[in-house]
Amino acid sequence: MPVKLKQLAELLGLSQTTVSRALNGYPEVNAKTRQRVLKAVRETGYRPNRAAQRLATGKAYSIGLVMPIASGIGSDIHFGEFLAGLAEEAVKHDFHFVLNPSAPEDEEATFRRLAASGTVDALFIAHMRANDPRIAILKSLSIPFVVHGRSIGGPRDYPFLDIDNTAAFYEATRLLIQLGHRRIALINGQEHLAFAIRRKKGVTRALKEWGHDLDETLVHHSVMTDEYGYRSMQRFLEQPEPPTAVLCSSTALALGAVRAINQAGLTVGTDISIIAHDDVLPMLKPENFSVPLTTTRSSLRAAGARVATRLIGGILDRGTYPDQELWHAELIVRASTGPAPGK
Amino acid sequence: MPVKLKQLAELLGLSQTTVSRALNGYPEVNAKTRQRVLKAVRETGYRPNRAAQRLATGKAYSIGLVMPIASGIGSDIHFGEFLAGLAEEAVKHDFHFVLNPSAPEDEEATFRRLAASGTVDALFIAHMRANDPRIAILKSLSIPFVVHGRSIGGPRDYPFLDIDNTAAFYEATRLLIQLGHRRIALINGQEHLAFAIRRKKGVTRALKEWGHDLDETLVHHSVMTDEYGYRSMQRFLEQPEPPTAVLCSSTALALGAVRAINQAGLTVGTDISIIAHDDVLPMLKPENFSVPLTTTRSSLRAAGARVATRLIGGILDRGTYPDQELWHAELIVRASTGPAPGK
DNA sequence: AGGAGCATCCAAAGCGCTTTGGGAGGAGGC
DNA sequence: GCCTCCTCCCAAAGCGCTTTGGATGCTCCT
Repeated sequence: MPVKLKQLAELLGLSQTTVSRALNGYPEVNAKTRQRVLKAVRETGYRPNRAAQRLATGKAYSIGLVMPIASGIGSDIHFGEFLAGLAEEAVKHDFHFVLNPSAPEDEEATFRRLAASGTVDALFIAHMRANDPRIAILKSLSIPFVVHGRSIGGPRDYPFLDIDNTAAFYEATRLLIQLGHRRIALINGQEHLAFAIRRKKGVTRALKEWGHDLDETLVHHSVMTDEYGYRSMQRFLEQPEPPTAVLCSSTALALGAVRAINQAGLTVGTDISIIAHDDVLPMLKPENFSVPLTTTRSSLRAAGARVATRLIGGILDRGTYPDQELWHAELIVRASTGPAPGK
Repeated sequence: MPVKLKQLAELLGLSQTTVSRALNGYPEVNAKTRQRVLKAVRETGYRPNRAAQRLATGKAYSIGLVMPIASGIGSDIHFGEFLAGLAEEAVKHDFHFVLNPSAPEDEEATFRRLAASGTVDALFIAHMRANDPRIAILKSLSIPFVVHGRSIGGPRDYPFLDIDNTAAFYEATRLLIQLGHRRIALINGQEHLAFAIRRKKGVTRALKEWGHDLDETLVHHSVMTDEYGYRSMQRFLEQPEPPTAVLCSSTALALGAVRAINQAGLTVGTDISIIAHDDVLPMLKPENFSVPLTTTRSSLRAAGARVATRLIGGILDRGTYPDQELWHAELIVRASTGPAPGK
């Protein structure tokens, strides 16, 4: 049997009230007393009973994730990674998950149910699209939430954590231009996803600033798997005037692209430069590529952890977190980028 | 404010005791009374407060998953799919998840913590290895659990849900042999995983029965991604006497293999036959392959749902489920299999 | 000296459910 | 007719925490 608050209080010769307050950081407790309490907690290994806390406070101490079931996002390699970060953080705080697989047409209902039932204190969504309707729904539902990514268009008055996709791909493109590349291709994520739109924008902007244009035939959108990276690259190489550099929205895509390049008898970094966005997937490290990959890096797992921290922090109202965060992806140069051929 | 038990009882002119008993299926309630109660529940939309139930019963109404963090299993395409099935079922019963990412060396500690803390009523593990030590630990911990897969070696006295991997690959191999194939290759999952060992066993057995041997140079083990499928196939094709048929442990592997075959100027189903195991991933349907794939099929999502059902059923002790289930994978013939060339 | 004002602490009332320990009333046995 | 035994229901006591609404001294001021 675990130690209970009552026993702890008796042990200390204090009331439950005081012990509880000491633990929850209320001011009306003498500093010395609080220290004594904390010491006793350490010694006895006391852990408050979550069920009792839930009942007494009305908080759920759990967070909900609505995971789109369509198009196999669940079996998206990137989703598990994000989830792992989220979970790791949640476990630390003894928070639970309510994972809600939900078809897009049921999403609104799922949100409502979650908000009404009170089974979660806050929820989180991802895979933002342009003008994503979910944000308005969530705002109207008065349940705290954080989105991973940002929508495009519409008011930007909601809590999010995103990486600066535009800047990342802008900077990557600028590097390529500086290296003398002109024909630059983009193998991107699905067209309706916000991050993909922004990355394309970054590329377009950089090209424009240096007086070039993004050739639309050099842009492909698809699910971000190896397979599609390969196909896209292959098609680029078949063009009369193939690109000398390629940007990939994920290392998975890059894997396929590299294969296509090798197959064509070309060398990565010499004949064709590659820069990929690296979500820091443990299974797909850019430094392990036959030619180590230049990347824009931002850890998906860290993002997951951060979202959890913010969500949980908000619920416990401990500490104060920025409502909106835009992480910068570092541009890390490795061997897959080099001067444009003939320069 | 949601309806509470007390209000419901008042409405019905009954005591809370009786209503509670009616809802929880206790026998000492008149059948008519029970019907009245159920009707009132439907009309008022009453839902028992989980926090209160947790406190009163001492049950957690949640299940734990210990997910290995190493080798990027979280970003394994198959994991999310299984999880989705599990989650969908859990949501139906208002159960929570406690997702525990855990490094292999911390796994035992994680199990102990989970079992001791009482934050979960039961847990589930997967990615079984041969002589998997986790089973003994779990048994000693006296916490209900179900494993997805089976260990190899050691007593088989624990609850599991597995597919009959040996039979699946035995039957697939038999089909290939009947079609005249002799040199049969296997692109398998990682060598230490139980399912991979069994699949290889199935292949070996079938070959042996028809008087052939499995050529060890035609067996590759790796993470099951597209990339490795490609590499393996490529190496097979470089052999002086390449295989005329290939078995793949996942459609992802098959995707890569098909690419390597096409690249070599060969035709799937004619020059080389392929059979893959299909976990029914929404993103990778065998019927969408350029040459539709012959597969051994068993839905991973369904398995997840089933594990959840059993776990939850056990906790609520509703209904009774078999302790051990071995699902048969159907062999579905499509166009990727054909007679061995020259036959 | 007599309050006012603060810093600390406590007893007790919930939170919404389950479960224990009866109790009333009718059926059945002798 | 009386007692026993079911059947069906109820009052009340928790489950382990948080929180309200005071108490109790002490210090400080006038």
